[in-house]
Amino acid sequence: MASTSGRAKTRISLRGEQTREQILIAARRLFSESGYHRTSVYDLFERAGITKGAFFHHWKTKEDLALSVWENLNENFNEEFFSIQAENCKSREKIDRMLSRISELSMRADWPYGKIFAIWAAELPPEDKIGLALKDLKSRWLMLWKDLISKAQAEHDLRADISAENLSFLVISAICGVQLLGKGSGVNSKMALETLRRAILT
Amino acid sequence: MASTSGRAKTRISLRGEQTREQILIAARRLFSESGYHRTSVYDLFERAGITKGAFFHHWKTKEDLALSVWENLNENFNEEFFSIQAENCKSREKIDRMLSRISELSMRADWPYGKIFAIWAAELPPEDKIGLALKDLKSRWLMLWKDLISKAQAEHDLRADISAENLSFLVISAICGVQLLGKGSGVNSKMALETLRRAILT
DNA sequence: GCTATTAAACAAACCAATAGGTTTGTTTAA
DNA sequence: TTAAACAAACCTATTGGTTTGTTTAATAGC
Repeated sequence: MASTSGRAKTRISLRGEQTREQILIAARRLFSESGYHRTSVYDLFERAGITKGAFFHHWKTKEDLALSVWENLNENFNEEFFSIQAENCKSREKIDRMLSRISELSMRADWPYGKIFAIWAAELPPEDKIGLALKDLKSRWLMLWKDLISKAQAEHDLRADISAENLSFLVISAICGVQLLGKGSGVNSKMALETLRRAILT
Repeated sequence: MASTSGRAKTRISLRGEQTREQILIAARRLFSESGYHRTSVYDLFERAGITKGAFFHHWKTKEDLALSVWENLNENFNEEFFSIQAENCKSREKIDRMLSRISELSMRADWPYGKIFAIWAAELPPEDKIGLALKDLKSRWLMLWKDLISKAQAEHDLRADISAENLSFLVISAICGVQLLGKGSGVNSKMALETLRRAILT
């Protein structure tokens, strides 16, 4: 119980934690640039400046690494977005803020989350571990939007002639699509989502 | 010049043309289901009921096959959509019809074009042959939408408070995103795009 | 119209590169 | 002194692609 980290029993060194972090950083970049298949573990060794032995000491498989990357990114993302839902303000404002924030993030080249989600959702089978993890986020994300939209409609702050279900699906699709087509020019992504926000809210 | 087909000189048999078609059909399905990397040429042999020799007789590489598949799909698609632009009716109506049509197609499981575009755009490097082909369509498609939207705005048939450039990027992103997230349930895709149409036009 | 010829169409064995992953051995540090 | 952390050689399945050989069918010459 003396361990500072969450892991029990095992002895963990600072050095180990550092290289682990290095690998995660490199993996994040490579995966968001090239997706899963086109990122070989060799690319990773090179980018992270480590050897095969080091990598397979920390992870059992490439897939496990990918899951780690995903969990890692998920933490921040969930924390930020699912907390908005609980806040004490009008639903319309929540929608506004969420879209603004996503739009902002989509512009940043150092925000791998969206790209990784989109690429992996495209190239990986939905039924294996990673696919299921993505599917999980998708459905939770879908519920979140549906909830906000229908509440905003109930508050007469949003046009009610569009089904919350369909609109929420459109929103997440647009967000996802922007990640793919905006590769390279983050500004396009940002402006497209900004447009979505205006189209919905005004 | 006596040849009935377009190809010059070479002798082409009916049998050859048939297996070529079989392979293309199988490839279309596999690529739209699993993308490029996860579709091995072996899967293809099995699905098309042919052997390695037969395949490599008709195409030099897997990439060449993919390009054939793409060209093949492109023909119909271009013919249908780029002809709408030239028609003699209001731009707003053209937009309406295009979105309706895409929405319709997105629902159909036997329409591989959208899925293939989205998946390949995600998993393949933008700089090689296939990537360039996709990029080409993207930019022409983008121009088409921008043209229609700005004309509709000029005709006072569409809200002018949104930039045609940004809206067109949003539209194609949404269309693309729907292909990815709608895998499985075509109805969701259809309804989301139907929603987009309503959101823009009303 | 029949046959010889030739190229297309296919089959199947073979090959090399790459990928992910394991094993074995060495260093570092609690 | 012991286990974590790493290095490096090794292993094997799969993949895309080639080669070599066989079948099929269109056509030229008689």
